[in-house]
Amino acid sequence: MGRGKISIKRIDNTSSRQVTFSKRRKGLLKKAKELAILCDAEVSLVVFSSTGRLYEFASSSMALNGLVISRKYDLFDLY
Amino acid sequence: MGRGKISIKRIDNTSSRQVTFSKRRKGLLKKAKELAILCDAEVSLVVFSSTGRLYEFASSSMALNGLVISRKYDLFDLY
DNA sequence: AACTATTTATAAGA
DNA sequence: TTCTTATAAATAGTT
Repeated sequence: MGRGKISIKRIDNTSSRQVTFSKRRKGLLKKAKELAILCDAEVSLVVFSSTGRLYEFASSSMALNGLVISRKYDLFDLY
Repeated sequence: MGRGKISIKRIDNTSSRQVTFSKRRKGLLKKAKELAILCDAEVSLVVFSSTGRLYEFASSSMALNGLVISRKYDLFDLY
C-alpha cells in the first residue's frame, strides 16, 4: 500500500526500517484493537523493536497482566 | 476497507461477526508476520475467537514456546 | 512529520 | 460459504 510495491524481506537501510516499523506497528495495533471490538475476540499483541523497545495491546480478558514478557537472550546480550 | 464504511463497535449479527472475524484475523496475522520480517522485530500475536478457538503467531525469538496460553475463565465455563 | 499516489484489505454483494 | 469487486484504509516513496 504505497507508491510502490515492496517485497517482504528485511529492510536493510536502518532509517527506512525504523520509519516502516513505526508506521506498521501503529497500523497493526489499530487492527488488533478493531478485531477485538468488532468480533468480540480476545487479542494480545506484543512487539519488540530491534532496539528492544516494547509495544503491546491486550483486550481486557486476555491474561497478559502480570505476565513477564521477555525475549530469549542471546550471547550478544552479554557484551 | 470495503463497499461501505463501518464503525468500530461489536457486530451484533452472529454470522456477520464470524465472517468479519475470519477475514480480519487472516489479515492481522499476515501483517504481524510482515512486520517481523520487514523490520526485524519480534512479534507475538494471540487471538481467541468468541467461540474459544485459538490462533497465534510468534516470530522465532519470541518466547511463546512452552508458554501456557489461557483465557481468564469465568463462571460461564462452569456450566 | 506531512503528503499523496498506489497498493492492499475488506464490506457488501453474487 | 467461497468468489468477486467497489470502496475504504494503510502505507511506500516523496517533499
